[in-house]
Amino acid sequence: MNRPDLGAMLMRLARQLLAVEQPILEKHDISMWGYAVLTGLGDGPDEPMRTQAALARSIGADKTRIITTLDELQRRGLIEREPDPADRRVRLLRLTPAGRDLLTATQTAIRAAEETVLAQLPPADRRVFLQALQSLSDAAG
Amino acid sequence: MNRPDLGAMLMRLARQLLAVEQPILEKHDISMWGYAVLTGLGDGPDEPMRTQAALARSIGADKTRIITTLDELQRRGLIEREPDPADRRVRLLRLTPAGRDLLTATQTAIRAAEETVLAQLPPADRRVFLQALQSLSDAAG
DNA sequence: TATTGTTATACTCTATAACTATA
DNA sequence: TATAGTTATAGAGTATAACAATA
Repeated sequence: MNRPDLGAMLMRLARQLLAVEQPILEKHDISMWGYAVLTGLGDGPDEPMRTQAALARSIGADKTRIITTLDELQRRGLIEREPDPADRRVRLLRLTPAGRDLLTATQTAIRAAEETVLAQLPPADRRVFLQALQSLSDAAG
Repeated sequence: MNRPDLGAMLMRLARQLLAVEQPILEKHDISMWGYAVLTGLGDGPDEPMRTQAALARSIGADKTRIITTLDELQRRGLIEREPDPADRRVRLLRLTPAGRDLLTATQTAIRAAEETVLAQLPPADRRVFLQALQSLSDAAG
């Protein structure tokens, strides 16, 4: 079995994915971190996320790194962000309907672009690949 | 099929791999870019690589980004780097025996670390996963 | 004039630490 | 005193452009 290093192959493919997604994000007028935040807020149950630090951790970012992103998403009416009455240090975060709409539209376009990359795999291999990747990615969390 | 975005899963797994490999690289006293360069020079046929720009492209780097790396690898006697007599603008690049030894030792350790990550996959899935990843990664080149 | 390699510079991204407000 | 959020600053990493040498 002679193959490139696992890390090298992952980096290469991830880089291509980023390049493919970049124009889609621009077209939907959202940054990569902005999209990551919308995804992080949209994925879970319908309850608001309870702290910015938890959101940052869930998307693999530093808590200081997402603040300007949150500022802008809030300014554009895509998220709500209000102090928790029970502990006013905490900010409750949730998508607005507009934020949900933007997330859905963007994610649909991104999934379609992923299809063009995955299309070269035979359906059976593709199923195993995605399942294995998700399992490894979950374990990496 | 409800799963995270392909790009998000790849980034997450790649980040874990980098974290796992970092201590190994330090132990072998080589930087990530240094290791990438050694790998790029060691992979192909035995002939020297003909330009630094070609090497940079093959490992996904900018030609200006690898120069300090090449400087250090040469200073440490891990690579040879000499003007091509036929076109003195060009630098012929190749591993020295010491560079080959370091590459082999480091790669062996990195492969072993990858095993611990891949071990959670059933052997059949693992085989398909690696094959599919290599195919996608090659196509991304 | 075109190409390879190099250097310099500016820019972005990221990490760290200090600060505020609440508890 | 401890925690959530914010701001400021310094450092690393990266991209761009200008330059030197050779063709």
